[in-house]
Amino acid sequence: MGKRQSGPIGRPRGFDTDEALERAMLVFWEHGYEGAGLATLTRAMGISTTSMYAAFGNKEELFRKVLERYTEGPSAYLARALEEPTALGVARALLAGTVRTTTRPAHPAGCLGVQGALAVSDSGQGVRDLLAAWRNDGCTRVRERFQRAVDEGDLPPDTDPGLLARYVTTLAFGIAVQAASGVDREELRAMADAALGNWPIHP
Amino acid sequence: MGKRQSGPIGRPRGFDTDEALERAMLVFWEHGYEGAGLATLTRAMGISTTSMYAAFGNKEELFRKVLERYTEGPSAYLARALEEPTALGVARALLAGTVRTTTRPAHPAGCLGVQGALAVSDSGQGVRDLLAAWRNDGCTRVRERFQRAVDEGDLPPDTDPGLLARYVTTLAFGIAVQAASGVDREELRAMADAALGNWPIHP
DNA sequence: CGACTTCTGCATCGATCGATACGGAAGTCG
DNA sequence: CGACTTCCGTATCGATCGATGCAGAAGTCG
Repeated sequence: MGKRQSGPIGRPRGFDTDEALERAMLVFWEHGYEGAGLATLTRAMGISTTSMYAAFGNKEELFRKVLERYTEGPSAYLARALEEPTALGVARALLAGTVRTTTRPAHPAGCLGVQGALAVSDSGQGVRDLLAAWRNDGCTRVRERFQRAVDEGDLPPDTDPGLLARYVTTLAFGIAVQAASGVDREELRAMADAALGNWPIHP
Repeated sequence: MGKRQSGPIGRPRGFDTDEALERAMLVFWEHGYEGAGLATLTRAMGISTTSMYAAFGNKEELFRKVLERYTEGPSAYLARALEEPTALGVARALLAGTVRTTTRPAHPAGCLGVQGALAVSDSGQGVRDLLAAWRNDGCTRVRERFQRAVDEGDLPPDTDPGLLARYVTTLAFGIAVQAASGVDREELRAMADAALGNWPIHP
């Protein structure tokens, strides 16, 4: 499957897998999983449907690989944010990264993890569940980071890490929807800053 | 088109338009505009495709009428919230209504206005723009209500009504995404309450 | 070079997409 | 009743959906 070190093989692939994945990511990002047809995808990737199936399996597996790439690429701000020294820093970095990524010029507006497959037909529920798990995983990682902040005394002892994580990720998903609606980057940035003006929230 | 008062006509329609719209609304709500096929729609509506086209025009017009019904039905909490006496009451009612509607048992999870057509193919951009306008209109109405609250002294004079409206609607859209991901109603309700713990936010 | 492996372009598969044509059934009038 | 209007069931349209079969081109080995 991957790169052979020195094995005897045949004709090498005529295109760059990484670049093809990048192109496919932009198409899925803009049109969603079901809104992106094979014709549109392969045209953007510069390959034929045959090559796509040989290299990636099928459309759903292509999307799964695209999502991995998205997580380590445009959505990498999440992992970086979790490494901020304070919980407030985490929240700030997370929202700032969300605004930046969902409103980047010359990129599709919004977030692939949100608009990739929110509501789909029966045949797309696998991808729908995949993205729901992706979003919930993000929330879980933020919660665990906030729990650590409580343990370390960075957050008050009466703080509910789950509630706080739900709050921050709800803002992030909401920002993604606003961005997909065409809302300006600066307005979202100002809103995100103001939303963290009182910190932390508590029940 | 509509009801004749006493004119000479032929055979009356054999199904209830309102009930057919209600059924169609549930299908669009669950599967989105493009994820809902004519076969699924008409089966749920209990009519044939011919009857659907005769009564509603085409799929996009059907969706437009469904959206009107959704606005005056499941999403009517917005109009009611705007009539609350205080800006905080407006925000509270809006978020409470969002949580209630997006997590109602025996109903599709999430919000039709959000997941109906966030990312679509080229042929669906008309509906995509329609829903984006629907969301932005909701934000505008909240902003105008908050502006009134500033004028009346209900909100501090240095409050930015647009910022505040963007904050509340971002939370609402985020709640809709969380609900579509399967997040529990009580958790979202607690989060929404806590989010309004510090009020109002300011730049 | 010649055997071998893999990739790729073309054509096409059955299924489904949204949308219609047609004709008979069903109901409302004079 | 009989003329007229509308509705509806069946069958089907061309286009597109995701997914393959096949054969030849292209590259890597001995």
